[in-house]
Amino acid sequence: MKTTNTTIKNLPAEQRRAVTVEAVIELAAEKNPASITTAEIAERMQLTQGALFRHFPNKDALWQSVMEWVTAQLLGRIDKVIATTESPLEALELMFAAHIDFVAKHPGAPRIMFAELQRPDPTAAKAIAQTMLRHYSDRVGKLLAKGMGEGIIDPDLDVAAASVMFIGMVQGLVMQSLIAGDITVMLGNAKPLFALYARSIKQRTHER
Amino acid sequence: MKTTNTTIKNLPAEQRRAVTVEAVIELAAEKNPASITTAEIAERMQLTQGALFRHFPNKDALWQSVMEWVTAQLLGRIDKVIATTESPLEALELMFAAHIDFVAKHPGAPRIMFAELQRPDPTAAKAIAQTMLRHYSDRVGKLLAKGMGEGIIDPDLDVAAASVMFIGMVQGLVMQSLIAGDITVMLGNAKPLFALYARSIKQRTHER
DNA sequence: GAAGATAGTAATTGATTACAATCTTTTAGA
DNA sequence: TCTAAAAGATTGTAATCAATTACTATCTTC
Repeated sequence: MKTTNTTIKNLPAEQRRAVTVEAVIELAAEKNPASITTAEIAERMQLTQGALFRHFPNKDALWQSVMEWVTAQLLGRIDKVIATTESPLEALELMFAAHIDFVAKHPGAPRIMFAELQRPDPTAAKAIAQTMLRHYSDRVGKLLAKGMGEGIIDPDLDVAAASVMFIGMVQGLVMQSLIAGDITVMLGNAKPLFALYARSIKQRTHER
Repeated sequence: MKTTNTTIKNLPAEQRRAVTVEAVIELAAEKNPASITTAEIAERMQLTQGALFRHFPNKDALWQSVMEWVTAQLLGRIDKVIATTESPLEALELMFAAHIDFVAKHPGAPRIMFAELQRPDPTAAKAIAQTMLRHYSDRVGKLLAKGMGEGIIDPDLDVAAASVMFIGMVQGLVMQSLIAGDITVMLGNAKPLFALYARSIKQRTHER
């Protein structure tokens, strides 16, 4: 007889890889992603260091898997909430909220993204990060363009600048939480921050 | 006889420390600050690795000097331009431009800042980064408050959110340049980005 | 319940790290 | 010009890194 396997050992390869990625995301929430060692990752999973290399050919491949996870998670959540509304402005707000919620749940994710983009050599993981952010910008740009077509958003808006500002807001909140040493401050500041953003892109109906 | 010493060797201690800090800033522009080694720093200065420890008791002290340099440079430049105008809105724009200009000249600086804030242990360098950013936020907050008093800036503005947005803009531009792999894109996007910011904080004179 | 396959362990590799001890060269001042 | 102090070179060390090895435990399936 044995109870449901809540233990940690002898997971099938696919599950083990998934658990490994989660462990990395967790560790990245606590320290600089660039200084995460394979020994630390293994320790977090109650595994020996060498066992990691049975599931990943090398450390770079592990980081690649991590980036793929972040990409799938973030873009997945975003596309999900965007689909729930027809209003581009509401979609942007939901998108922002979904992003902040994701980052609050996984503070390591944006740090990994940032650290990966800083790599000088063109690794696979870096390429994934770059295309991910391009997709992200596209989502924002599309919504802004739609809003301009509907007369909700200022037709003279600089879409590129507004996209940078959108991503910048998230980064700004991350930075603020790093200073405060507390992730939850993000959640409280998200709403007024988006209100500010909305003000900067909205059409002025009562302009002279 | 000897010409003016343009060579690299045998600098007086103070100058050597200054050159070392500059070398670190340069290296941080090219790779993740967390993975910069003392050997790399020494190589950049045409010096042996061991010689570094003649001028800094340990690596942490070196990072501390680097943070102090960044703090002095950034806050110095900002305070200089702020003092040139009485208009808080113009001051904010000059402050933003000065920051972007500084970051464009020293792309390693914001990376160092970000990397340092991510350190789990409370090092001296991290503390410097935190207080630096607090001072920065204070500058923005003061200018916003002044503008509100003068009726230029929306009296209902959420100052905290507007400060986060301000820092976020810089971060957003840094991120954009990381995706593009080109620092100069920042300079082109700075102006329209601030225009967007100004729109979100300005008083609406023709509000119903 | 053996057999083959899969997952994990423990020990070790060579490279790289921050840092230190000792020796040599350069500089500045009387 | 001589000398003491400062700056740098050389060599070395203990710790830590990613990765590999030879081996063992566990699961699955017939």
